[in-house]
Amino acid sequence: MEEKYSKLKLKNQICFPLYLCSKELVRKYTPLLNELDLTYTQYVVMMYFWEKEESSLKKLSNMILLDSGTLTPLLIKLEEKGYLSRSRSDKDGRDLMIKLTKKGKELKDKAVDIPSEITKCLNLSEKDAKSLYMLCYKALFNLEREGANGNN
Amino acid sequence: MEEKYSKLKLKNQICFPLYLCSKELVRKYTPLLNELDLTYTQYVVMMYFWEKEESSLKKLSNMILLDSGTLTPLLIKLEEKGYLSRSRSDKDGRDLMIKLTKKGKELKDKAVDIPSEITKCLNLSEKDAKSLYMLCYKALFNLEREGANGNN
DNA sequence: TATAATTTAATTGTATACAATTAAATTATA
DNA sequence: TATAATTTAATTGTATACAATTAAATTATA
Repeated sequence: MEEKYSKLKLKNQICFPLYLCSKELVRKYTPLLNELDLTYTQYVVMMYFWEKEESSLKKLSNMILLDSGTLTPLLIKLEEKGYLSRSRSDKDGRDLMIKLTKKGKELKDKAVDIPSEITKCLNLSEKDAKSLYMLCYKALFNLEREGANGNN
Repeated sequence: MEEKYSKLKLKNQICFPLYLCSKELVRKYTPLLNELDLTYTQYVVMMYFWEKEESSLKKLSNMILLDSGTLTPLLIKLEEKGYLSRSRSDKDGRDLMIKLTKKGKELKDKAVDIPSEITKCLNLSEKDAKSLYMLCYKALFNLEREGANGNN
């Protein structure tokens, strides 16, 4: 009758290693990002703007799956550091437009070696890294689309 | 020369989908765990004690990779809810011993269907789920053992 | 066109998560 | 054995993360 509880064991839960893996990997970034005066989430936002240069908060929010409650104070910090600028959209006063500054653009060069350092820490084969990547996106796709029960 | 920055793109980063996937999966737990008056991290701790009944904070900390700064206030909350008890070890006054209470043990029955609900949300094939699980543990093992640069 | 509904960012409150420090207890060593 | 070093949990301070609410702006509708 112990079988009833087997799925409750930490060893049988997929979320537990996923949670640990994400958490510990983010932790690996900390000493590298300290030199750029960024946290991991701030780094994600900067990577977004290194590609986009300019975006509304809404588009950013949809892309990185963080809401305004998280992003508003974070963007204010990045503005204070001089990496981004924030202003209302001319077309729609509700929208917040965010732009990469010159200083923010320059930061990109300081970040350029971080990905390979992290890859070194992860130490997965090309094949494993690709599998992990694909499976995370597959799961993510299901989590976002799926209704089932506890959806939005 | 744009090649120089290609690894900085969000699409080429393994940490980004890992982080999103973990975050969104944890978010799926929220409505299910609300009924048990637990957060996800509290649920992880409870799962640990549903298997162990009793443990020191140190052992718990080593197992779930959270430090006392996170666990101390969390354990106090679980004690206040009546699910755990906290007391100093007789053998070593530095150690904190944590025990599952009767009420904590009873909670296990209310949690028994949560894993399958989550599996439904994830919606991965048996093979994919197993792969994701194994790859996370493999990466985690490397992250914890590995020196390289940004280690403890 | 005036009002209702909707959309968007900001705010509020709670709960991690963790680096760094502190304090108490134990162990190792001079 | 007295002191130094170590181990352990707790504390402090900062930064997410998010649900729920609020406020402003825009769009839809009577």
